Amino acid sequence: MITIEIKDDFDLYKIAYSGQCFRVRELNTNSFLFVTGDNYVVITKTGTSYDISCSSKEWDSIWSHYFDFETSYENIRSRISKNDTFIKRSSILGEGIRILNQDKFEMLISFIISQRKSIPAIKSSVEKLCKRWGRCISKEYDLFTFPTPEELSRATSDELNECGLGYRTPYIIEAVKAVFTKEIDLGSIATEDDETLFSTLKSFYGVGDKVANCVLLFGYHRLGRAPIDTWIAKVIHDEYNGINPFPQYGEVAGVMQQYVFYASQHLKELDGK
DNA sequence: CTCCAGGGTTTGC
DNA sequence: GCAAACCATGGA
Repeated sequence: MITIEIKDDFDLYKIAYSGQCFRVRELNTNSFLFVTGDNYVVITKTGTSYDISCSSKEWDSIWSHYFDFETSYENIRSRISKNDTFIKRSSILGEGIRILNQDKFEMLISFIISQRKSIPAIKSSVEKLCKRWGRCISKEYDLFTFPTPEELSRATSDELNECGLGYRTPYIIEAVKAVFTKEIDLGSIATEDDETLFSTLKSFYGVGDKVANCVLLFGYHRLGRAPIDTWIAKVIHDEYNGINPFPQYGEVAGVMQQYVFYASQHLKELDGK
């Protein structure tokens, strides 16, 4: 257990409810549990500092990168022009959000599942996958790893359907097969530039523009990618007269997109900003 | 009960 | 090239 101070933007609640991670748990108002790989951590806000459940060594080697502390989000927010009132207001409401560095395979599978599902439904399906094919890493929290490609390759179509995947089941089966056989190596394609990687990810059956961009943003940390889903499309239509405002933010467009996505789900709070 | 969800593929023009 | 139909299921 360690205690740390955090200077840059960091809001546990907003990160947990920004729709980028489906396995985070809110233990109570000031305490959240995050999982990645074989590791989990409980972070508790205590006044101006944070209690961290892991060792200093683990924080430095895993979690500091997971929470993207190499990047200054305060600096990114400062790039927003005053004229862009909607994104400006969204960033004020969403201040504290960071783009996490999450596992590539987990992002691919999770966002294939995400299509036409509500966030609670996505969380439910992902949780079932972990419980059924992952490994237990905490009895106290009944916590499991996200299954590896090998572990998921043993799942049958019927078993996957029991996790509520519906018509996405064949998408998952094909994606797992392609990754497990290394027909597409999620690690080695990380060297590809944004557009090449975008096109590579779209070659998965069941992956289109939106899911590919989510995997780019959350799995490959390509902060310039701004996925357009139903919520963002509505904002572009209602607030920007149909003209996509995100490309003008270049390599931080994805961060702006996260502010807007968070804000679009908290519109009542946005009215007061 | 009805409606819709962090879309993508297939089909028809 | 585009628009429309179709997709399974759970949560609200």
